[in-house]
Amino acid sequence: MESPKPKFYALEMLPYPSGNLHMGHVRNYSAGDVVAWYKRLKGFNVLHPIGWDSFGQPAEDAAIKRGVNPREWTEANIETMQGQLQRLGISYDWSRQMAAHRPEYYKFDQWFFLKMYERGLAYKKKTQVNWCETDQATLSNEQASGGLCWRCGNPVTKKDLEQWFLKTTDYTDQLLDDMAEIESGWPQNVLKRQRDWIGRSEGAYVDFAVRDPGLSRAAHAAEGGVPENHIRVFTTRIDTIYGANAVVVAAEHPVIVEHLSQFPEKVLAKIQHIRSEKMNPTDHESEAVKDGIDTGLRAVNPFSGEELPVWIGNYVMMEYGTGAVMSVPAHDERDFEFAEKFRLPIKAVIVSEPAASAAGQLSDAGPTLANLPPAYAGGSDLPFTDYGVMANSGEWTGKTSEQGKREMTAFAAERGFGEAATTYRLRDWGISRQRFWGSPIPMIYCASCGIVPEKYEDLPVRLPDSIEITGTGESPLAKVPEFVNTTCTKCGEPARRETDTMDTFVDSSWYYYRYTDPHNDELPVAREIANYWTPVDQYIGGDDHAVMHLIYARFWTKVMRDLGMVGFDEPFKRLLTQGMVVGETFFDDSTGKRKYHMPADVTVERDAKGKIMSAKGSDGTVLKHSIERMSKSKGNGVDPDEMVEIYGADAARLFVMFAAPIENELVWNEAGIEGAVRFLQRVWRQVYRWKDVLQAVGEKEQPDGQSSAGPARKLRQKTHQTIRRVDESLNTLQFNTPVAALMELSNAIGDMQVEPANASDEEKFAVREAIESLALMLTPFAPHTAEEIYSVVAGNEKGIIANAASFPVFNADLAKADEVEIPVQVNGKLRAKLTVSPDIADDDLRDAAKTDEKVREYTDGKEIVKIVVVPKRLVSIVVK
RNA sequence: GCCGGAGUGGCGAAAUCGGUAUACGCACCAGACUCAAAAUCUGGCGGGCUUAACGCCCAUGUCGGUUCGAGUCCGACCUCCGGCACCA
Repeated sequence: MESPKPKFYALEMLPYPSGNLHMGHVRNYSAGDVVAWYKRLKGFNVLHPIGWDSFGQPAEDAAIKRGVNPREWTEANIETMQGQLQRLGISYDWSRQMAAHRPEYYKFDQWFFLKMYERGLAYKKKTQVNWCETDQATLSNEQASGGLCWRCGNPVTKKDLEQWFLKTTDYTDQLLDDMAEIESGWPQNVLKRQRDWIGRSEGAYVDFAVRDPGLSRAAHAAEGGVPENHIRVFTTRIDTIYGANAVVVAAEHPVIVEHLSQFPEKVLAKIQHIRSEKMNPTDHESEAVKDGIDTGLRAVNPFSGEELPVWIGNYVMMEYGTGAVMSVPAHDERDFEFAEKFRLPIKAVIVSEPAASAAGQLSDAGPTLANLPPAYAGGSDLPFTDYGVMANSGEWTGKTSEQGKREMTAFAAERGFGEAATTYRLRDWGISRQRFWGSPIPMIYCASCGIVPEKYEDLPVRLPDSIEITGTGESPLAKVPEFVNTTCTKCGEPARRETDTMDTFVDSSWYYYRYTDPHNDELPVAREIANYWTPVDQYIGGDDHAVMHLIYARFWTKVMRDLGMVGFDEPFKRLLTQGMVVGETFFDDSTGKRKYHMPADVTVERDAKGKIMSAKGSDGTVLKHSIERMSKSKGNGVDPDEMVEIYGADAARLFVMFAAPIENELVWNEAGIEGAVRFLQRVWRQVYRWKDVLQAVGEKEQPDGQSSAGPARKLRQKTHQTIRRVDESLNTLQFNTPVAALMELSNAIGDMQVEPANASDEEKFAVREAIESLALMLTPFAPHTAEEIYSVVAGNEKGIIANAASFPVFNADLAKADEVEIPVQVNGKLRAKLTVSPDIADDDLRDAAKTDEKVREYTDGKEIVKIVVVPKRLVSIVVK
């Protein structure tokens, strides 16, 4: 702060301190450093911090498996990785480092939790978790993948647990609508995935009156004609309601629970079956088979008055909409499948537009809209799920789907049996974890006062220093009496602490604010400091965080805004998602589990294109191969330390930026990096060659009487063209092409056939300008080399920043070519190239093209129909 | 299944607004330097045809369209990658 320069906040996603940096990190942080350095050289006051996402499962797993202390393990890893980052020379402000597991940080996780609790944004409810009966432990989704416990291999079940939730759904519309503010700075696919994740869906609620099969219609009427309850369904296609053949509800639906006592044995058994099936985590590989049963209950379609059976269906989710749907098999694929399986009637009520007009004309012999054969959808096979024209739909027949939706929704609202409704896929954020290595949730359970929050002044609720973590049983903290036993903050009586800890996404939802004010022990961040540095100007990270982390961080920012802590809606103005760094892997999966072999031990046969034909392990087993994200356990990892050791940090960084566009997947190829080393060495040799000249020329102005051609002019032209290219590329976050441009500039210096000893003043000046520009533009990619070169150019050791050096300034006159080559096409084919002045007038260019000898070979004796002149670019002649 | 993205040399890739396709690098080949090798430097490097030389034809996944002109725009298809996955 307190800088006259404009601020720029460059941020990269913080790493989990696993113990080792991998190439994905190198790519991410190299890109971030390019941005940070570029902005520094462009005169910005740059904030470029790093920290540690240091709570989470791996530390706890290490504790369970190897008996290490998670805190010590984590701190040691941080130290190692900090060393790796420093060896790479990423320009971080280390004084701002944060680590989620330190009390100074998680104190404010808790602070935020209390603030949210006060505002009704944090609440408790019962929900299901993955549970291993054998280990007596809750499992994350990946620990329960395949339906088996990762540790003991026994089947995983679901268990009801009271859990804390944050009300992300209070912000659903903002999370969706505020995307407009960041539309231009975020990748389209990330925005799209967020939109899909939130899943806004507009439709209507419709109430179906339930008739108890035990009572006759007459009895219902006698009781006042009003059925005692309703099933409310959510539909986006109210226009298809005349085609409903049933109301299908989830097995947990209240109407089922309510009537449980009167269902026959068969129905109860099915309910039991569906529920227990849901207990097993679904295997996403295979699609579940539709299942269900008629409950015997009847519901009345409020539009047609038709009585429909109420079914239980395993495909209806209690968590979405109302947990009940109207089944319209003719116009919904799931309902169609369900109806076919259980032989339910299928009635078409929407026909395609062309079929609708045909039906209208065929009214005598063929189908009419008011009386369609059941399976008719106008030639196309059922289910017909598009919009069309309504048929068999009473008074609505003949209207379009759009009209029908609008008018029928209004009609339902008028009559009091429905209303327009919007539902979302997004749920509230469950943050409870039955784990040790996370931020304790600062709540207290008192026998007389109930759930009571911890006092702000007593934060943080600290994790115990040492603890035995077995990985079994309830939350590990529950077994630590010193932690659990406390007093009620309200009545002072003995009470128990909450023993769940927070999801680690909590830590990463606001860490970028903490960097701006890292030592504040009163507040997470002071408002004025936050408002100076944030929002983040450029965020860079892996696109695997496109949904969860980025939605939670956006949510958190909106909450902070509502708490008066920041003055904006969106935390990240621009987002860049980098592709993964991947490598070849070799494995044996004959046992059902992938057993990876180190590439060094694998014999590979490749075809001419380098594609792998076959691979054999050292013991002769035939291996499968794949391209996967680099990781140590898969054997395709490259250790950044080793790379730095062999090639140097600059070459490693330069190559990672050069090899491919940042958003592409990067298939690791060791050979390429040698090119980066060669380039840096070549530049260094050039500097050394011109060393004496560079220092002699100094800051001297361009000598007078420059010639219009010759090597000096040519080099200056190239220098300024390169400045423009690099500047533009970095502005648009392209990192591979500016490296190519710098290589070209270096080649141009080399191509100048002038000996330093014989160079004219003009040439000396041009070389100095080229080398100085090269050094400065190289800084973001290879800061160490650049600094060294710069010190030669500057004649001092103070460094780029201390010398107040800035990004070279582009001069359009100097960049302009003396002559340009203009292609001439005849009938679309390239026939000649003219060398002309870049300022040539269109008419002159046209004449030059017409009279060109080579062009005339193709035009003589033919009629010129048309000549297209693209100013200063191209001439195209059409002949007949 | 639905939605999105991408297909350019042996490889990673470049190509502003529809205007010289293949920049830059890797790999490879040849030459210089060297007793030799490494390093370095120089040159070559999409395919085909032809010539003493100039040159000509074809090529950006496939097929078609628009245009004086298409890697770029439009339509259909093929392949690969990613996301979602009973969301009513």
